[in-house]
Amino acid sequence: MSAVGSKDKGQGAKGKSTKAAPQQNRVRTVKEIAAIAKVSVATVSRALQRPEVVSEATRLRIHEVVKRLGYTPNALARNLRTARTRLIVALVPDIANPFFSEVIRGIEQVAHETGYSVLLGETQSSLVREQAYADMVAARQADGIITMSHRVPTIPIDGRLPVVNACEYVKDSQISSVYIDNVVAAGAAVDYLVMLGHRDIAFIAGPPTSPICVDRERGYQLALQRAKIRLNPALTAVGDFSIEAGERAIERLLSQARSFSAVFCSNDEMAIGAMRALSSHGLRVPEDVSVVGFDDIRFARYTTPSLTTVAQPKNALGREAMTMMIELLNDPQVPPRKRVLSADLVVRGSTAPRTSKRG
Amino acid sequence: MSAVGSKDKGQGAKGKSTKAAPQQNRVRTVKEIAAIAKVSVATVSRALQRPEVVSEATRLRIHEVVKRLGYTPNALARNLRTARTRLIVALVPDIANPFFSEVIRGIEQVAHETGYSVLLGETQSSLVREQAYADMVAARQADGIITMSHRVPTIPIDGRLPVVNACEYVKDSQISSVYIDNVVAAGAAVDYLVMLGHRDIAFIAGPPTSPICVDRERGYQLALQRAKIRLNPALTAVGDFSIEAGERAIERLLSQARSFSAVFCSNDEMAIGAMRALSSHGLRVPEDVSVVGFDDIRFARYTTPSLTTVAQPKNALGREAMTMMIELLNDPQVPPRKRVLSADLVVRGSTAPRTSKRG
DNA sequence: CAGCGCAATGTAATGGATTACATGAAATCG
DNA sequence: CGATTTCATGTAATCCATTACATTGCGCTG
Repeated sequence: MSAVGSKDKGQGAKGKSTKAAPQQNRVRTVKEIAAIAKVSVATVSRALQRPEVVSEATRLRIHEVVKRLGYTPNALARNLRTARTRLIVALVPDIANPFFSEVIRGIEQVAHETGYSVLLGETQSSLVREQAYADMVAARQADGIITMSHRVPTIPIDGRLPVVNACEYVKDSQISSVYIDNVVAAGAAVDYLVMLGHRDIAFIAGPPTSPICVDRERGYQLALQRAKIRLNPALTAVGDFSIEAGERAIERLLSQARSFSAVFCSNDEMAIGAMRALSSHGLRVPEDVSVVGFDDIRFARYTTPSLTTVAQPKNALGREAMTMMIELLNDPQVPPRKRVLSADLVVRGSTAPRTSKRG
Repeated sequence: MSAVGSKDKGQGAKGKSTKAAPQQNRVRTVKEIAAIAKVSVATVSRALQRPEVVSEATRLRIHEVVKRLGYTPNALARNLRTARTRLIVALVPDIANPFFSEVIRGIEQVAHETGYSVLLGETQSSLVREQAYADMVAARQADGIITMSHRVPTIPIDGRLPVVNACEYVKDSQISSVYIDNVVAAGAAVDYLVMLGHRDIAFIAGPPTSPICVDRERGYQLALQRAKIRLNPALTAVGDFSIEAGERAIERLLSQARSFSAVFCSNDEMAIGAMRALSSHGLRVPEDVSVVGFDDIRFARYTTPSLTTVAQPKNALGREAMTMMIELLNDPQVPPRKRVLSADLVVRGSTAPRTSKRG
């Protein structure tokens, strides 16, 4: 199923004959610009950094030279001197997960408003890779890290970590974090299923290493308690957030123990997998089984039926994370904060009142 | 529908009293390490860069100090001196589009095999943002750019641009590029629809600014020609690659002129939108209308019905792009290459032989 | 007109690592 | 044993921009 044939349109091998090329377009330095504009390097630097302190005549002359020669100051030298990069790295476990893209948008919005740039690092939930990106901060290539993982890398700089945790959080950590109240949000989703008359409600959990997954499970359990439904362990399956995991979870649930008339999934991708697996077993959604997801990714609206899910305030999560990061960078003394946003259940087509046919 | 309530768990404002904190954990420099290990800075640097040239005793001693004090060399200083960062920036128009994530995986695989790091920049197809990221190369913060856009930013360094174009390409440009043969791939998709008996085949085009979109349209038109089907302009609609654009395109097509029994979409997200719009008009896929997408994103398999689509060799595209980048960085004299991979049609459930009921 | 202040610019120190070259000591050779 | 490598390490130049401090020249005041 992967690509096989391929052709190569190499455009003629000119060989190494042109090795000592004319190099008309060399890299420029302040010195050169200064020499050509007949000023000192300090004046060039000032003309670019704080134009108001340079006389108009010289300023114009310097800018002309800069433009003509296409000079861009070496950011390494500048950052080395000023000890800041105005760059922050956002760590995403999986860029393929559409949930994160919206969060990142929020981060970037605030970043641009405040003159920062954002670069993304995909970690695939690997500790090694998280640490590798975090080391960029230790190595002064970036000012801070916003991580969307439940682990927080160690970057001991001045005893303070310029790290913000978004969407996830670490228990008992001293890290500023933004996330939603997952217990309440999950509870609301299950309450809704209960309200529709469901009593045998299955749960597809996420990786238990992540506190927010534990919270979602807890929310599920508390909602059952509220409804005086005895928790049936056979109705809980664990997945890793992937579509495939959702499918497998349903296989397991169906092959086990009692039947169920609703499933609550810890994220939308597993819900998509669940719907898929249910229908391939001849079960209709929502007539036979109601399905609820979590996150409200872009595709949730476009599944068949469209997915009822818990909408996280993705943009707000990102914006808040970046805002906290800026606070932290401006004053490393500010104590870490935890900000808890709320999420809303979005009811779509994958949920329906329980029918007596199954259950 | 967005988050409203929120609480703030600020953990007690300790105030600025601890302003002159002990700073036990200051940032270290080679100098300090050298002093503590009782060697020169050169030896410290060597112990870290080329351990084999340092005697075992001193090497161990230095490493012990480095580890104990948690020293990380300042990458800015190093990169300034060595004039390379071993960092490349991958520019993605839209990280929310799952197509790119697989390509990026490919890029990262090769990058890690060769000791490079990859950071991602989302451009939202904005020229300004593309240029801003490209300037990082001019400013020496990154060694090169892999762009997945149909525009190529200008970075005149030594008269050479360390830029590789992946998935897209620019006509007549001197930029190394990897992409698939979109004319052939699109043609194969339409040939398949013809083979199923379809003759009224609609087309949802992508933004005509992108050469690959023009190619896909050309592939569609050539396939019709081969089948001796007269091109009907009323059966072509243009979209911007979003799900919503796919929906709107179907609205337009349905409201216009003749009917059709198949739609070929320039990407999967528009195909998802198209399926959605068709079924909300009471048209069944594939019984009434067959739908074909392009890209084979992860969700294509999980739509209802699952989507027939042209599978791009996403991983290979990424790997090849990064491989070219490394070639370019190792020898700026190598002439630009265009590498054309091939794509395969993946037949799933959204296509069926034409029935006589509609058409 | 001396003296002061201010504006504009220049000189040189600085940031933190790498590395060419220099040096000294030990090992090898004839 | 003296000469020549070889090995380990040190000294200092270098990468390039920023910026504290120094200098110059001018206008204004008393």
